[in-house]
Amino acid sequence: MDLQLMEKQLKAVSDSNRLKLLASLKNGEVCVCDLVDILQVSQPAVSQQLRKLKEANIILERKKGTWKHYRLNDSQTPYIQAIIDELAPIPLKNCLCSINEGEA
Amino acid sequence: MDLQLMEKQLKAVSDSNRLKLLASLKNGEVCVCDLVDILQVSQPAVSQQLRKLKEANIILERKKGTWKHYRLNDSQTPYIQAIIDELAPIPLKNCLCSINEGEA
DNA sequence: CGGTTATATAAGGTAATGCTTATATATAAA
DNA sequence: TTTATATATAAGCATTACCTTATATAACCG
Repeated sequence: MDLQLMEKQLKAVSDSNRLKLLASLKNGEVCVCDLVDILQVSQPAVSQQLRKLKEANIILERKKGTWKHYRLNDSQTPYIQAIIDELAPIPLKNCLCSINEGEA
Repeated sequence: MDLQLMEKQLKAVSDSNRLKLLASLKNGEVCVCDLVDILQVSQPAVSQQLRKLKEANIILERKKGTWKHYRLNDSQTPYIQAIIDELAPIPLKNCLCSINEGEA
């Protein structure tokens, strides 16, 4: 049990905007452009919050051309997983970045 | 799923001193005097942090003469319970307040 | 190459957090 | 009632957090 890590992860999720980001990722990978819409804050604000979640190892990023896709890390600490489980997924309107994908 | 409540509770636990307080309560009720020893901060600081945990409904208090005993709420939201489960209990030296108790 | 788009970083301001010391409250004890 | 003890509240300060606007980076497109 690493108290430092635990504190860092909990700080990362103890903000309603970042919880909404996690809720938006529950249905899969999302690009930043979608998330700006949801949070109703500026693009840099979203970028900074995503970084905080990434630094806490809660989300992962994947570069796709000009876009960056973010997704939940699939191996979470149990307490972070419990938090994610509690969140109701937030639906997104598909933005351009999700078109022209591998259609997997 | 109440995002407001969730944020409040997560803010309450996203601090290493308050996590230590929770870890100290895992073995049962404790009075404030013990907790000051553990955190190595002033008594008012401990009092303020306990209040934050109490306002988030994570801990409960019981008055016993001049002392006040704090304990974990036994019905936690699942994500707070998961956090508590992760914490290694912190042992306390018994202070005066635990003597002269019901010896239950 | 130059322009456009998606995202990140930098800088700065305001608000929130967590500590401290000083003081208030409440109970107990003399 | 006076004094002592346990805890809470108030006020002030330093640090952190989160937003904004401005700018940088990187990929794509003509």
